[in-house]
Amino acid sequence: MTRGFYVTTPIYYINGNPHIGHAYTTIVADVLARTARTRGDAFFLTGTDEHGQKVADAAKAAGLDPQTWCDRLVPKWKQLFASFHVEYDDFIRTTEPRHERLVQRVFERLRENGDVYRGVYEGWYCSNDETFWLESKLIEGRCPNPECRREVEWLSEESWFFRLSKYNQPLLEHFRTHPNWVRPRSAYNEMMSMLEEGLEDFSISRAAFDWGIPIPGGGGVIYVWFDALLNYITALGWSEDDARFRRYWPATVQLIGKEIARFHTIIWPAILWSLGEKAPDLVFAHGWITLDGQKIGKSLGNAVDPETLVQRFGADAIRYFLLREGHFGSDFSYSEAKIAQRYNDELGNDLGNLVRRTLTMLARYRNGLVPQPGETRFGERFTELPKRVEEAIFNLQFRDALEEIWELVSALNREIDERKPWVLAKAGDEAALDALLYDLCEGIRWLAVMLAPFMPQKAGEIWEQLGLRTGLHGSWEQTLVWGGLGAQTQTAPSETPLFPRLEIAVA
RNA sequence: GGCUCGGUAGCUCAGUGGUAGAGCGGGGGACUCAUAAGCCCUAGGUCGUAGGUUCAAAUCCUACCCGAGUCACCA
Repeated sequence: MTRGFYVTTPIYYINGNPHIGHAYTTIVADVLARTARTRGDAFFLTGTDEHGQKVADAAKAAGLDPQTWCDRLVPKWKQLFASFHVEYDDFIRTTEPRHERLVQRVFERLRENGDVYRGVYEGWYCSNDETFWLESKLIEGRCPNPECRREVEWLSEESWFFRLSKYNQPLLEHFRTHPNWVRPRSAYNEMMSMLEEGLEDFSISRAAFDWGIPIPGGGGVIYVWFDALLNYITALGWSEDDARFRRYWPATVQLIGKEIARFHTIIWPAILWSLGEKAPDLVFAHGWITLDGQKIGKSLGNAVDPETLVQRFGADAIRYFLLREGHFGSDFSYSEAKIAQRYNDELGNDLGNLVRRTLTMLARYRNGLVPQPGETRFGERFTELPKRVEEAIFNLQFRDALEEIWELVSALNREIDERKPWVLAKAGDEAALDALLYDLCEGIRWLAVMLAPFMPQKAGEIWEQLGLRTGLHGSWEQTLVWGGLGAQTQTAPSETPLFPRLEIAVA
């Protein structure tokens, strides 16, 4: 059986509203999934992480029980993703029975094989951070977290531990033999040094509160991270739907933010191995979006409501900007002025105007009917382009992919200036005019196909303006053959520009 | 403090041993199909600092300076 393409985002911790960063990771996954679907089977999973003390606290502060709180928040997240034209195949919530049941099963399996064992955890505990601290880490007897600094209390409790130390050597070995399984390099290096320092077993149960998945047989709830990581396999029906599980696991790409690399590249593979399953092919820890260089965060209060951006620029423009602006993996700075500039220059002037000027000329000179192709060799220059774009996408180099696509945008604009259709029309050189107009329409058709994963809605509009109905999401190998656009196709140019120019005062 | 990444033209960045690059901004030009859009020409920057290796370094090594991140939650 051929394996499907499986891409995941982290499941999002819903102790508050979503911000642009959540949208970012999910959009990236969507681009990957959409591209993968043109080639075959793909599965895209996202969801929400709903357990743990902080969710319980947030619910309490809102005067709600945790489940009601979560039920009210989840639609906001789903709405956000819908606003950005994200099409996931599954959305898992960690409070769903299908997840809880399997997490408990995992816990039992590991208890049976000895990787989960009963121990005593003693130490200084900060209830806010749900963390035990070493005495040496405390600052004046208080929690060392600079954003917390609360009093800590001495706790001694029986707890369930995961035998992470047992996987220290296997992990080192795996990292050494799979130097590209954690990307980018900086994340890999960070994790390697952690492995070299040595791993300790850690507690995976909590007794101080009860908002979590009950430990089978009693004794508190399961630590929220242990619960959360398992979503990637519970959603596939691990241990229940073997055919489905084998089809997609191990995951092709697991996208994460760089701050949770430790959980996904050290703890996660250890748990999987303990279950007898494989580690994912690739964990990619991307960088942060910063606001003019400043970290965006709930605590900093500078989080921008993504819906506002959608209203202002349109979802596809934001998708484009997020993938075009930075190198995926590195931090990049965002501002409305930057979005506006790329919007006007690249989407409006380069792409939108290209479509409009082409269709306008076609309407004027050929009544909007696609002419017969000519003897030009224009298309030959781009035979390899789809392959290069696809390669860049699957290599998670989205910026490079878009730059490659823009090579065609530029070439088409240049072609108009060089072949001067208005001159050809006056001179009555019908054959040359036909040939040019065909090249332009066909080039735009290619653009729509390659841009569809990035800007699904706008690509769809281009497709319709070209007078096409189906095939936008088909296999590139079959669709992107130069000459695929049929002569006599009746185009349907839109009254309004694809990306109307934004009149903005650049602050 | 340990570790990681970065410091290249005004701005954002690409470039990992062999004559310094792109986009944007700025300057100049020719055109008119188009969202006053597009096209052509134009950027001469001690490649953070100081040493070292080499026939040759932005590109390798050492030290240092500056910035960001990470080591506890956070896309």
